Amino acid sequence: MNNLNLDQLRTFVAACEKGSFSAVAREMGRAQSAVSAQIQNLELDLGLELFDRSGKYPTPTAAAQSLLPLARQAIGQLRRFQQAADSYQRGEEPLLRVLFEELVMPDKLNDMLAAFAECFPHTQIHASTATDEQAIRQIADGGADFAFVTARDGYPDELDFNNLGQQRILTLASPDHPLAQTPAASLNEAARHRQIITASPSGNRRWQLSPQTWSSDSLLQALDLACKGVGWVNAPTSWRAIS
Amino acid sequence: MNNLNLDQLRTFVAACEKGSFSAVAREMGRAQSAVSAQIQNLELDLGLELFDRSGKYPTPTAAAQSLLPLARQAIGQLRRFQQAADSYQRGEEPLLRVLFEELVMPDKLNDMLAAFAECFPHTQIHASTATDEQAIRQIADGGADFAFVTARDGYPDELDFNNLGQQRILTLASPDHPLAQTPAASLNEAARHRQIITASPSGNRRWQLSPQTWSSDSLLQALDLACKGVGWVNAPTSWRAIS
DNA sequence: TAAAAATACTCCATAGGTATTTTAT
DNA sequence: ATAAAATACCTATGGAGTATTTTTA
Repeated sequence: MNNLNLDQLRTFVAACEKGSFSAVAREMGRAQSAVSAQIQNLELDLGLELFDRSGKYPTPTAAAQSLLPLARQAIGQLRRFQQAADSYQRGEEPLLRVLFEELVMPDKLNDMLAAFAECFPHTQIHASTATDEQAIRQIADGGADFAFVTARDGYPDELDFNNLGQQRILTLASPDHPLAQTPAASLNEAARHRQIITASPSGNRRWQLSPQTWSSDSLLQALDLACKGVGWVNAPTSWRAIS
Repeated sequence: MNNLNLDQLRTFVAACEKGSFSAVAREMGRAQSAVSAQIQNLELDLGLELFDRSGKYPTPTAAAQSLLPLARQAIGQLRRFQQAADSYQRGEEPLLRVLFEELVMPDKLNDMLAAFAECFPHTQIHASTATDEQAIRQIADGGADFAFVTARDGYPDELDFNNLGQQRILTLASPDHPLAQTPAASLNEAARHRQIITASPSGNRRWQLSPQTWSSDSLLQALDLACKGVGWVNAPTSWRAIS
């Protein structure tokens, strides 16, 4: 039949993930034979063997494994299409839900939002801060539309991501802080002093350099603490003026 | 039925583009009623009116217009999925067809390809130069997998694009050239001298500053011409050593 | 009046379900 | 022996076609 559809792709991805057609059938609330047939049809359509059935459990072939990320991406795109349609259908006023890590390009982000406001004056914006994990989760489950986060090694296939540029991070400490006394302080030296991390306590520690850390999810508070000599902070260049 | 499929999306996009269900039917080699029904089904599925039928020709509603780019993106993603499956099915050895504009990040591109070779030692690479229009066309029709081009204002929705960074462009001229004699030559002054453009003669003139231009599709030739004092050239910083 | 869209109606392919068989652990 | 996948078979649905009607320019 050679007409790809969303269900087929979802079944395929689920089968790769679960490694069992029966389990997929239970999860999706359909008969086992339906899943089996759907996969067989997909294999026929593509002219490829996607699963090795020699064992008790079907195992994805090399072809299936290399197709898997593409399938995930296609599903993500189809879901975005459907979500947009749904929100239109519900008559929602145009709304862009934006998440951002507090460290990330505050100047650039706001420039972009300002430019966006010019182009789409009737679209509301809800912006909130989030850690990158929260952001990615919320995008994945439809709770947000965009997120601005620091680059990481990989993103879920279902999501679209885009590199917007680099930003310079400054390491700041109060003038009274021992680091500020050192003529050319290195990051190694900084690691021997208390670091104030801008992240929730439970968040990951990507930015942790020093063994002794305080953390705050508010960059402003973190900067204030640094001013008071509690420790040093990493902050994007654009906040220099404030601190 | 609420199960999006490729045909449906293609019909929708074609209908938006052609503005006529009959025309779409002719183009796709099916009956007019089939197209009509397919659109009606899509409208039912989404719970949205996609076309205004009050006139002789159906015109896309606001909802349809805002959904259109998302549909195009989904189609692009599904096509990439299918192309990958096809090439697997044909038993082709893994091959990445890369296009690049000669001006674009030669150092970075080669670094990336080198890193890629480490990760995928069995994947062949075919690299060729192309103008950005050629590149985009070839990606769109499946003749290439990736292209490295200078940023432009917009890309077709079907394509995925990603910002890889900025590169510094140097304006170069031979030491004998009048521009080189000027202490602080501006681009305005450069515009009064012959420019050697790195592009095919028929290509667009995005980089044209001066009314008098020569063009070459080979950056090396262009640089050599500049050395001989024919004019000045724009070249990425990384080629400085060679020139 | 010409061309386009909608509608009515028919047909058939197919997706999904139930029940059963085969197979691997 | 158990659980999973494949198979056989049935049914309902929906997609596509033909023919016809309505509508607009």
